[in-house]
Amino acid sequence: MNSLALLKSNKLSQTSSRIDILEVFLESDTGLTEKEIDERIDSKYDRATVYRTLKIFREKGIIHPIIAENEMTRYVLKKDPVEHIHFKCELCGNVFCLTEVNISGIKLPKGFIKKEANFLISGMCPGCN
Amino acid sequence: MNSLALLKSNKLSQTSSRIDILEVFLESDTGLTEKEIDERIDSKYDRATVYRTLKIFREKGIIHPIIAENEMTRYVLKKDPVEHIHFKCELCGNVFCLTEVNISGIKLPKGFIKKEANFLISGMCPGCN
DNA sequence: CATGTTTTTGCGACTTTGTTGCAAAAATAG
DNA sequence: CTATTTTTGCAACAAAGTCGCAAAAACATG
Ligand SMILES: [Mn+2]
Ligand SMILES: [Mn+2]
Ligand SMILES: [Zn+2]
Ligand SMILES: [Zn+2]
Repeated sequence: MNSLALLKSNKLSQTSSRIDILEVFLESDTGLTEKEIDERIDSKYDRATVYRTLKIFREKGIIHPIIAENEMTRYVLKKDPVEHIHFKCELCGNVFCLTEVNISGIKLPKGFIKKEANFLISGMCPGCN
Repeated sequence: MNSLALLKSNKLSQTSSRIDILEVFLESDTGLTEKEIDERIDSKYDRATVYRTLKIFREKGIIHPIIAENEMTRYVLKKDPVEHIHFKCELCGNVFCLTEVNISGIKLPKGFIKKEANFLISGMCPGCN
């Protein structure tokens, strides 16, 4: 996928910060924090700009967040819109989208209405194992 | 359950802050943030003390955390040691431990080793619905 | 229950994450 | 190219959480 086209299809203006940050995501297979993005772009842009970019990418559904304990929010490219579990390796720090794990069997008790779900399992990944 | 006995069985010294904070948990059926605990004890203790108390309660397994997006960590009494889903109502803010929902069907792909899981579903609870 | 030892607390200073208003700069539309 | 709209950098701020240290409280022991 190409960053310029991705911005265009989401009706976002093509500023160099958005292009660069999107390319960081396209080149990474790991969930990234603002800090890690900042490093990869060599602090070329202001922190506020990176945060604002993350926010708008999220609103457009280009990236999605991974919430873990005692950690800043990480973001990954949203490749698959299907709801899925995330796995975070405690050794290498990698975050995996486990789209192959079926979670459709989870049924809520009567009266509970689901809007969003956030499933995170942490442990050791195949690479570190 | 009585707070003094709970502290004793966990080999924690019986200080008034620990007793008071534990009683706040025993009287609440909702997940609580440090701030909310602070309000309920009328800021009787220093913020650092509350944080240190939460940390040690957690290490002892008396409480457990609920991690949600854009929110501070909430804690609830750990009534049931069985792994379960949490449900957070976006209207009333209540957090429910859905121990009746079976999540044993979730199997990780080969090579992934689970250590901890954090499942949070947000939406509307039966009371608000 | 007196006393010495250990643990916990309050205070303050600090770090980190994230947000916001505003003027300057860049992007876009015509 | 020019006018309009959007985005950026800067700086100041807020809120969550941590830490060292001296004072205070809890605990163990006789
Ligand atoms: Mn994912
Ligand atoms: Mn629970
Ligand atoms: Zn790994
Ligand atoms: Zn509710």
